[in-house]
Order: sequence, then structure tokens, then C-alpha cells
Amino acid sequence: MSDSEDMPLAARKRQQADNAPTTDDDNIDSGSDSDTPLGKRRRPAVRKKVIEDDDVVQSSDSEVPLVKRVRTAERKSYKEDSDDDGDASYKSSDSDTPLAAKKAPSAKTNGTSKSSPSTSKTNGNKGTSGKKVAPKIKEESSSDSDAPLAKKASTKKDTPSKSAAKSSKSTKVKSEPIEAKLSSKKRAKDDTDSKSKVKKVKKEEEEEEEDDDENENAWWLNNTEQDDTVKWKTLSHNGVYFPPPYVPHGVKMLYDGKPVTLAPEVEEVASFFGALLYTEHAENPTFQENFFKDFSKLAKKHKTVPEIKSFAKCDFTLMYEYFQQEKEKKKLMTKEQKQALKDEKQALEEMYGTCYLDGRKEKVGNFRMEPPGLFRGRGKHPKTGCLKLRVLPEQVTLNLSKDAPIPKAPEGHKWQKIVHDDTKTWLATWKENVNDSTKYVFLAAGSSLKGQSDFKKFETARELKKCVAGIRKAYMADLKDKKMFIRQRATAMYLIDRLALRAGNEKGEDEADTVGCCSLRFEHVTLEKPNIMHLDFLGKDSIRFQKTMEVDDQVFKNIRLFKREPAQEGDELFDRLKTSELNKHLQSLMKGLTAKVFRTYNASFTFQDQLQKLTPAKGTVAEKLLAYNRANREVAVLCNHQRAVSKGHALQMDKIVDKIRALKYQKMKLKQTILTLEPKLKKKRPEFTEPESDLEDDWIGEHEVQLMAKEREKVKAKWEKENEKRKENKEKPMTEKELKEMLKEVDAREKELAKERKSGVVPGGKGATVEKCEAQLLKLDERIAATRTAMVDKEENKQTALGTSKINYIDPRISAAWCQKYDVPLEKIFTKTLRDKFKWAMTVDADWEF
DNA sequence: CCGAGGACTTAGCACCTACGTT
DNA sequence: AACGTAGGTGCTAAGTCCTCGG
Repeated sequence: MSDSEDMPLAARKRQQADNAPTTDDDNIDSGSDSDTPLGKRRRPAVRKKVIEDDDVVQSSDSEVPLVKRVRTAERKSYKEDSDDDGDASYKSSDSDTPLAAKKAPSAKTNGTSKSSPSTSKTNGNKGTSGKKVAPKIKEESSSDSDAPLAKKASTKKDTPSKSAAKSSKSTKVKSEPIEAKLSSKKRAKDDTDSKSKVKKVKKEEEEEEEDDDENENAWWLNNTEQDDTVKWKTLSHNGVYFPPPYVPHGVKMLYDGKPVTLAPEVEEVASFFGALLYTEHAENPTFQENFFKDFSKLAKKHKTVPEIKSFAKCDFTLMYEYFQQEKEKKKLMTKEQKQALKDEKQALEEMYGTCYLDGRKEKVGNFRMEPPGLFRGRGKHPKTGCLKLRVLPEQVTLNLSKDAPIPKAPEGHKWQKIVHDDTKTWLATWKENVNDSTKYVFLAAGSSLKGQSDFKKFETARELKKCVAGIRKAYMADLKDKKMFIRQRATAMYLIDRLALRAGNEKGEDEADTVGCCSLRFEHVTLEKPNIMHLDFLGKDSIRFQKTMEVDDQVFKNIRLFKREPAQEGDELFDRLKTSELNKHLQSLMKGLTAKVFRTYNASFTFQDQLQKLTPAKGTVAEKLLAYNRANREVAVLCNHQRAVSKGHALQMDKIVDKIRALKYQKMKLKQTILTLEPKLKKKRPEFTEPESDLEDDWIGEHEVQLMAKEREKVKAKWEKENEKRKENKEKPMTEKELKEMLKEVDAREKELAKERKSGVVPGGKGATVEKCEAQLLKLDERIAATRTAMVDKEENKQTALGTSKINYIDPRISAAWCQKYDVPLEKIFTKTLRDKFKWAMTVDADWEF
């Protein structure tokens, strides 16, 4: 294959794809699928990959949802040269084994084995051959696969009617949005003249529902039907808060060793860097470079003397020190000062932190404009360190009701624009200069708007639970499809489902090189016979995903197949799969299904499953919490949620290791005592002669020194205490001499220890017997084991972030139900903010199930 | 009719603070 | 009381998904 070598691989590949001559078999249904978006154009084969004709294909063909298959049939078949393979050997094999049964992907996690009832549903599509029908198919499949009634029933409260109604409307689907829009427009108009009305209504609602704020927003208690394209009827707020203007501190930077006077604007930017000195950012060459480019340019603009040309000559340490001092000062502030700051903050929240949505008071999330600074891109972001400019009101657009008062822009400024778009949830938006991306001010996580979409998210995941078995079966079958495209898609689905990978959209060159499922490249996957796969790549936030697992044989085969060929680094593993196509397919299997739903589903499912397995019904609250956290961690590991290891971690681990050693030391002593008491046992019980692992002489010596030091301290403390007592009682205090006397005992013991160490003869305390010693040995073993587990626990936890899964992936209703069932106070599990965010989920019964 | 970019969720890190420890 | 630490929260970057608009 020819190609322009210098263009980025991915791009090249894509181009090739487009140019490639189309082959025949598109024909199949090509004609008709004109309306299916998919139908458009396949991405022809770039490098031809071959697939052996699995006989299996045919047979399975008939039972699996065909829709897709047919529709995509066009995608070029690669049957051409088939032969190749070692694949042949694999033959048909196991396609039908329910996934679940098969191997557990990563050692941990996985779970998911139950097949849920709806398995076969997906087949509903079957009959609908061909193209064209896409929309209809969707409807059909969704309605039949998800018997709305059944499922909704379990949800109680919320929306049964809503969704059921929707799905049954099928035919109208398309027109809905339009209607909605129209009506919303109308409404908006009405609103203008009916502001007062709205207010009245609000009052009524309050009274009716509950009079306190708490329940005013309890949307989950209402069954009201909603249209989700319209997000609000009325919206008013106070705009956004801008950070105060820069106040120069006058601290100089040194250039070439000499202090330089900087214009305030320049000083500000220098300070951004100064504040970061000695952090990883400031040490990062890309960061430095980007910073310096912007900084020197700015300095030049302000005619800084001398001209700043070399980063190496810049010295920001004075500024750094100044900031350190400022921090200290802040710590030393009086209570009143601190209180004043707090009050100020409070006032801001009052002003900007709340808004009115449909007359209800709601919290605003990020009402503070992002202050200027240096862009802190993660991983190897090419733009990390670039100057992020101050945002002016002139760049900010506000969104609110037509009739709502327009917040005043800061003195001497005006807003960029005011809009009244009730289909958007944002209150304000602006464009950021570094990556040219759009930023928004949204409502807080605890708001009804966010709550509703959270709820919807989990409901979709529960929907998936019902049909996941069928979907799995289908993609397992597709793993052997003749069409490369379908094979790739099925393989990707497998990875997404089993390994909780993200979809993996394409990324630009101005971003860090990270990947997800669809964007995996050859170098990220290695195979090891017979069916081991290693994945190693940087995912979102440049977090490394590194796991080794057994995979299904066919998956193994497929990946080998994809990798074969001019498998060069940089080539995409799934070269003809794009997330949009994948999602389109998923949508057809279940309404609302996209790649990310698998993560939500698998996370929540795993959590519930683990929780159920781990919770000791009769345990203490602490034990239950431990189980909860373990289940949580299971999920975090599944989703690969990581965090930086805390700086004290190594030290803490060392301490634990030492603790274990100390226990081992005790064991050693006991064993020696036993042998001293009963030398005969040397032969009979060889384990008593065996040295403890990991106990070196040096360490023992040191340990004993420490032990003695502690003893001495104890003695001294005792002596001091005694003296205090005597003082109170007006008795004569003990003398230093007496203290020395007491310490002599320790000295003696120390000598003993030294002797024991040499001879190995350890008489033990009074009344020591072999039996007693053995009992103690057992206890020590237990303690060691426990400490070890704690250590492992801690070690694993050091890199695992539990928060993300708790906040985003685990259906809070599982937790709420669990708390009820096991009588654990909710606040042990959810912080205040989480309780607030999840208030919609707190009303479930103890037997609620995900 | 496809890709750029809009809108919204998910993510880890940097603080800050409340708390337990010494 | 000072200290250190873990947990909680705020911040904003980085994803996903899908809709526009050229």
C-alpha cells in the first residue's frame, strides 16, 4: 500500500480508506439504506485484512439480530484472501458460551455473570430485514425488549408513566422534539407576561409539597411528564463572579541575577510561575517552554528592561518565597479576620451561588469565573503551561428567561450577549483562549436538573441490565462475523463490556496522546498464548491502564488478526471502527445505549453484587463499612480510577513493615523460649528452629535498642507521674537517684537480651510453659496475618480513588437501600455534598435492586 | 454528509479544614 | 498547642456523545 509517509498514521489510514475502491459486496443492501445514516459510506479497507470464513458465521447469522448485520454488510468483506491464518485452527469453537461463564477478565472485577431474563429480546429485530427501517427498528426493539411495565414498576415513584408513554408513542418520535420546541417557545412568551403567575404558582407548590426548602425541589416525588429537550420554563440568576483585578506585590524576579522591574501585567504572569516553583509542572520542560513563550512575549510588549530572552536566566525564587510567606501570614490571621473572609465568601455565594429555575431556588455550581493562570494540562499535553487569560464580561454570554432581570455587568463592562435558550442548562458560557474550548456555568450537582439527568443515567443502565445478556450473546456471535467491520465492532464491545474501557474518540494533535477502546493502537496490546492479553495504554487524564487478563479465545484470535499485517506502531487496532458507528449500533440494540452505559452498568452491578456478598449481616457497623468500601474499591479498580500516591505513603508502609517485623521478633523469642524449655522439640518440631523470614541480625539489634529506649521512657514517665502525685500529696518526691535505680532494671534486661541473642537461650518469663508459648505464637500469627492484610489493603488503596465511582458510577439507590437494610447511618457513607447530590435516591426501600 | 465544535459528564489534583495525634 | 493527616470540597481538564452548519 502506498501512502504518504509523513502524514500521521491515523490520518493516513483514514485517507486511504476513503480512496480505496469500493468493492462489490456493498451491494447487498446498499441501495436501500440510503436513509440510514450509516448507510453512507463505508470506510473501505485500507489494508486488507482477511478473515477466514467461519462456517459458524452462517449459522449464527440467523439467530443474531440481523439488522445491523445486514445494514452494515456493505462494509466490505474481506473474504478475499482468506487463507492466512493460524486462525483456521481455532475454528468455530465456543462462540456460544455465555460470556459470563467464560473467563473472568481481569483478575478482579468482572462479576457480571448473571444473565438477565431478557436475553433473547434483541432478537426481536430479526425480522426487520434491511435498511431503511432504522428508526422503526429502534422503536421496535426498545419497546419489545424492555417491557416498560415490568421494569418501571420496580422503580416506583418516578416516571413510570413517562417512559412508558414515550416508548409506546413510537411513530411520533420524530415529531416530538419539534412540538416540544414550539410549545416551549410559546411558553416562553407567555412567561413574559405571567411572571407574577409563576411566582404564585411557586408559592402554591411550596405549600402543597412541603414548606421547607428541602422538599421544594423534590422532583422525584412528582410524576410529571417532561420533555427533555426543554430544560426550564423560567430561569433567573445574578450572572457570574469575576476575580478581583490583579494587585501587584512588587516582588522582583531576577534576570541574569539582577532584579527586574515588571509591569503589573507581566509581574502577574511571572507570579503564576513563581507560585508553582518546585512542583512537577514547573519542572516540566513543555510547561516551561509554553510558559516562557507567552511570558517573554508579554514582557516584550511591556518593554521590560532588560529584554527577557532566556528562561534559564529567570529566577522566580523571590516570588516563590513571598508566596510562602503569604501563606504563613494567612495561617496566623486572627479569628476575626478569618471570620471576615468567611463572611465575604458567604455573601458571594448568596449573590451568585443561587438562581431560580422554574421559580425554585437552586444552587449554581461554578459561578466564579476561572481566574487567569497557567494552563495545567495533564500528561503530555502540548499546551501545558500556556497562559490562560483573564476573561472579561465582554466574552461572557448569559442565558436566562426573557422576562428575568439582566444582571448588571461589572462597572464599565457589558456582557457579550444575553440569550434565552430553554433547551440549555447553562447559565453562562465563554470561550477559553488556550484550547479554544467552550466553558460553562452550570447548576450545582445537587440541583434538580443534574439530579434528573443522573437519575436518567442510572435508569438507562438498569435498562441495559435487562437486555445485556442478549447483547452479549449477539456480540459474541459477531466476533466471528465475516465482515471485518463487524468483527471489530464486536471485539470492541467485548472490551468495553468486560474491561470497562471508555469509547475512545479520536483526538486532535493539540492534545495529550491518550486512547480509549476504539482508538487503541497496536502498541497498546500484546498477546500471549493461549489467550492472555496485556493492555497498556494511557487513558483519560493520561492515567495508565495496565492490565493482563484472559480473554475469550475468539477475541484473542481477532486481535491477532487485526494486528497482523503491516502491524506498525501507530496503527489503530480497530481501523474501521469509529465511536459514532459503535454507538449507532448500540442505539439499535437498546434505546439510549451508548458505550459509556456499559461502564455505569458494570460498575453499579458489580457494586451491588459485591456488596451483597461481602456484607456481614450480623457484623458491627464498622465491619459493614469495611465491606462497603471493599465493594466500592472493587468498582474503582474495574474502572481504573487512580490517584497519586500520597507523599507519606512509603513511610507509612515502612512503619507497617516494621510492625510486622516486630511481631516476628516476638515469635522468634517465643520459639527460642520453647526450645529452651524443651530442647527435645528441636527435632520433633523443626518449625521452632526455623528462622523468621525477613529478620536480619542488624535489624534485631536495632530493634532491641529501640525496645530498650522505649522501656526507659516508660520508666521515666512512671517516675514523673509518681512525683506529680507525691507533689499533690505533699510528699517528698522521688530522687533522680531512685530513677537511676529503676533504670537499672532496664540495663539488666538489655544485657540479658544481648546474651540471649548470642546463645539463643531464652528462658522466658516466669511461669512460661511450652503450651502457653505456643498459644501466643498462634496469636502472633493471627496478628501478622491481619497486619499483612491491612498492608495489602493500604497498598492497593494508595493508588485507587474510590470517590469517582461513588460519585459517578454507582447508583446511589444501592447504597441507600443497603443502609436501610443493614441499619447503617447514611452519613457514614455519603458526605454532606453527596447526600445532597443524591437526595433523589434516598427514598428507596431496603429491598430496592439495581 | 461529515467533521468541528457545543453541551454535558467524568476525572484527578490542589487546597482547606476538621480532626486525631503527640 | 502544634502538628500532621485524611477526608471533603472546589476547580477545571478531559472525556463522551451528538448536533449543527458549511
